[in-house]
Amino acid sequence: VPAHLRKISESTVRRLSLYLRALEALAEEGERTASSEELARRVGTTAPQVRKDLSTFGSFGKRGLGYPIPPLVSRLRDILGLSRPWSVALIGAGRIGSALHAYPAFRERGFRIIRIFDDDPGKIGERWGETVIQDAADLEEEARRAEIEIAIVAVPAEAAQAVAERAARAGVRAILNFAPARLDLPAGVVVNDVNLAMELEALSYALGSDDSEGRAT
Amino acid sequence: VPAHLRKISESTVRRLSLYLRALEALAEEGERTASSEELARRVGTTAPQVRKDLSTFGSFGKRGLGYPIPPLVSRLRDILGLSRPWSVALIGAGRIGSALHAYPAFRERGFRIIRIFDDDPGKIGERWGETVIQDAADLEEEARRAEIEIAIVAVPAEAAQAVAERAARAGVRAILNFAPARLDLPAGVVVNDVNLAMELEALSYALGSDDSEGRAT
DNA sequence: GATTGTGAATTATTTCACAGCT
DNA sequence: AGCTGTGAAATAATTCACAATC
Repeated sequence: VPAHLRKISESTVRRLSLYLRALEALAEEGERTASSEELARRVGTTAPQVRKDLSTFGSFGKRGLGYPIPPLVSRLRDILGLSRPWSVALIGAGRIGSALHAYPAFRERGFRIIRIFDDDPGKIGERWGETVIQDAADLEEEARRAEIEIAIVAVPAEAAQAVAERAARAGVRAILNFAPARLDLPAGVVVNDVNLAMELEALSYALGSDDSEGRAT
Repeated sequence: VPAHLRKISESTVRRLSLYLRALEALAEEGERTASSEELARRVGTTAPQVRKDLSTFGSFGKRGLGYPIPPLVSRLRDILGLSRPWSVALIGAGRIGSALHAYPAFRERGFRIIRIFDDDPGKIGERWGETVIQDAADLEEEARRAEIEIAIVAVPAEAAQAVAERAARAGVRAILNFAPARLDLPAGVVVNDVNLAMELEALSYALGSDDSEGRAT
């Protein structure tokens, strides 16, 4: 098996995303090269971890010098699927939807929110930037027509399964789910859950149990 | 070492949070008891995983019957530190801040956002629910006075490190960080990063590399 | 008969250590 | 001299299998 075709684990992929951000920042600062040590520091991991991660898809570094930033950035973009834009629909035009729609990092990375759906008659027809909020009843037809590839689900938990199913029927192949609900979808549809309450609970757990010892993280 | 005092891993804690949500839903549906099988199905894991997780802090199930919901719910709340309210400050009153402030699951779980800070003079003084937005310049003093325990950082990346440091100096012991920046803080301050761009990139990675094979997740 | 609790086996991930380039 | 690439070792997480219990 050629080294650069080995399976990349979930956690490695997440770190690649962090490396990419760090490398872009370094490039901005005028650096041409970055060591695994420097990357590790910026991303909060260890140097061997960085080298292992980067070596899973080929050898890019120059020994004695470090990693040349521009080619590594473009390789990471390729691997992460960022070398072409994605057509994204936002389902749910509430507060979370609004925050996501305005989130600069999305468009910078090529995630183009070209459709917005909601079922609130008071919101349908409203314009957000370039996009007009459409009736969620038309989701399936409209998402198919617009060739939406990724849907962001930002609706209440009760509505999430239904809208996700309709997105899937419209050909959507990946869903970023902010609803605190498990989505049950046909194989082939990738789901990534973001559970904000869980993130806070991880903190209250850490605070609650640190009476005994002084460790962080 | 007594079984219920073993270290609980990061990923187990995150699953506990999911079990809790699932159990609350089951209780709502009138169930008194839940099997590891049922919990696994609702949370998207396996039955042995559920049993392993739940057994790390004592034996709660009844063999042949499953887990009695009410005591398990209250035990999970205890472990996750949800049996008492937490004083939370929101730093950054932009769109993400606004979404988080209105997020029902936070208050339901006892995370009380009792201070809001921003540095935009146009926003300072504005009232959000019970809370008035305060000048971020007063963060340190005000957070200390209000005995804030957890801070939610929802400011641009450039400002994140500075506000986090001030929060830490004010006695804040945990930070939920939405800024795409690494926070470097004194040991003892727990940081949990939520990186929304990374979550989308995990999806574009999955879509990009699935040409070859039909696996999901 | 159903379902938990858990040691043992397996699999995955991280860390180490050092040979090999530049 | 400095820093990568990577097998090997160590650690962690998950899955299995089945005795124990209700």
